[in-house]
Amino acid sequence: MTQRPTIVDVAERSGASKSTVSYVIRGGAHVSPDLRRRVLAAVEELGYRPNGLARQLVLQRTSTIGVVVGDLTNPFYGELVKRLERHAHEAGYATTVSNTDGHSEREAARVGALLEQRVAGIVMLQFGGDREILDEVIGDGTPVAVVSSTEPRVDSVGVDERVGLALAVRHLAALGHERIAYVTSPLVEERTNSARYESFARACREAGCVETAVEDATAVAAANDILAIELVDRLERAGRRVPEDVSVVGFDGIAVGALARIGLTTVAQPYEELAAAGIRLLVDRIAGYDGVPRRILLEPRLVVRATTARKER
Amino acid sequence: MTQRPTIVDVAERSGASKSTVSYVIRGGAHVSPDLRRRVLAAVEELGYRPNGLARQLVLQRTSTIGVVVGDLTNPFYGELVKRLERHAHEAGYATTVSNTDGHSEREAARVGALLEQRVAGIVMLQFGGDREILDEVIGDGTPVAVVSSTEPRVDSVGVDERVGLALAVRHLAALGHERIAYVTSPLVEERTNSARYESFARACREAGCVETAVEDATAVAAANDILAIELVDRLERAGRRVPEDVSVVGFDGIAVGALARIGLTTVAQPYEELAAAGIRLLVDRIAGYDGVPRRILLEPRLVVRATTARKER
DNA sequence: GTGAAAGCGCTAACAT
DNA sequence: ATGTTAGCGCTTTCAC
Repeated sequence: MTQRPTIVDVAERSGASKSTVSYVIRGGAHVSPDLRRRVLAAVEELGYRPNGLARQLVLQRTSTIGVVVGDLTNPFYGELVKRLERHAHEAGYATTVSNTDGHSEREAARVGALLEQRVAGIVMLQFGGDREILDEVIGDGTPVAVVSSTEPRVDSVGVDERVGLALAVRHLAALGHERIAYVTSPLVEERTNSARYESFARACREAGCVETAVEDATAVAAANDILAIELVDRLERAGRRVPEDVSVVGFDGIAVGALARIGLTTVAQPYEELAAAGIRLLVDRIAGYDGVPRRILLEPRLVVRATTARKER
Repeated sequence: MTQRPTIVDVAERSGASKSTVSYVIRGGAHVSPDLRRRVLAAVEELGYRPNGLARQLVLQRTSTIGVVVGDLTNPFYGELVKRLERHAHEAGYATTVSNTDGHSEREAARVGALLEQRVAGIVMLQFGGDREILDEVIGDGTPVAVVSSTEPRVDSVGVDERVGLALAVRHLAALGHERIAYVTSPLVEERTNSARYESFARACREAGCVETAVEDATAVAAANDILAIELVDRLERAGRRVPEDVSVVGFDGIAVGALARIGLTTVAQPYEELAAAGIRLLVDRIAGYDGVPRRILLEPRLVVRATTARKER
């Protein structure tokens, strides 16, 4: 394998200097038509492709945004990552996504790698463990934005969990349910989970309902859709019908929930806005914005489908 | 924002030379204990983090693998990307994933960016359009591996489509079905789709079945699970019961298919092996292996669940 | 054991 | 309009 052509090769071949080649490539206007043509011809003939590493090194800035996600397998995150990638690209940034499987050591390792790569900024979707990783990033000075979770130390965008759970619980209460359970799992991002649980408990009190275990609840609110769907599965395998015996409401609004066979009632998050705002916040910081951490709160929306029904008496 | 510390800062603070600092950081053994301690202390105090860009530039190699996927939203790809990321990491590589939404211009742009970043190699999961992008990558000399599709020009790993569809069709034929349809969509990767369709047609002939339109088929084989699940949905909304009136079999083996409410009969692909083999092939090439393109063919596996049943007479 | 020096491929003043 | 020069932050011979 022969060496890749560099800017010097292009310069020699076209009889121009390195700087002129660099200038032409970056679209500079003040070059004689003839020289420009020769340079472009040489680029073409040599199959020259500028070395991004070298450019970024000298420019002292990169155009890569790191996205760290816990579980790319959850469609909610898949959807978010895909949109983040699109918005980042539109803002002139490429993305590097790291899946951590929720392990904090893996998270630390990946974030460390992003930092060494001098990414322009990082979007955190989920955190494994205790978030100490954030101190490292903040200390490093690399811009960060948290999307779909909360974090007072940095910019973040999320959905109003209080409103979301209130929507869910009031819907259940309106259907006559009084004994409601909240279910979660260790895979749910911790802070998100506690925010949802607290909002749930509060909404329950306000609606005059009581929180119980799944076993003697007539309705349950799940921390997210994946969990809700699995719950329906388990409930039915155990002989309890949904929604006749028990109503189930999820959170997120993932696509499978809309299938007729699933028909999951859920609190949907605005993916597109979440992603757009996340990138906007981050790009702002990258551009040098230096105010206090901002928090964008989006409104979730209740989508009533077939897993919730009036309580049978 | 003050400047990040560089190796020179560490050198000055510890009273060692750049080269020694570099040496210590990379774990060199032949340094006096005292100097090593001072260097490490300076690193610590300064919060020094080596600049990966500079290192890669001088080393003339990067440790990043680009993964290009058409639709991260399809759980099959989400699952694959996640595993590819893990295997790549185990082999010492970080990954940069690009979602193209199936658009060839976007694909070309992303691949071009990967090439400029001088990624060590690229894993292609899906191609938009006519694969001309491959010529660019091949011409560039950057190692490529195709995972879950076929491609004679480069290393690839996939499942034996012929076996897969034969499994599906024979299963249907054994249940008494004679009129079988094949359904696909533009979102299915082209080459994969034609391989599956041809294998389907062939298996039909061999099993003595006849290929028909969905409307008058008693069974249908879908190009992938997502399509199969949507098909069940549409069929049932239109009043045709699955599997009583029509049997449906998918391809891929995505997780939702296993839910009791879905119970999708499908031809499952071995995710883990696919990802492992893909990274193995690529890393081999990166290491300099220079033989003809290799093709690894994995065996798919039929998973019978509830969307297929004996044909009612 | 330690350091000086060259250079990876590029950009950006600063000449001319 | 074009070229010269000085780095960006790091690794790596090669002396000492």
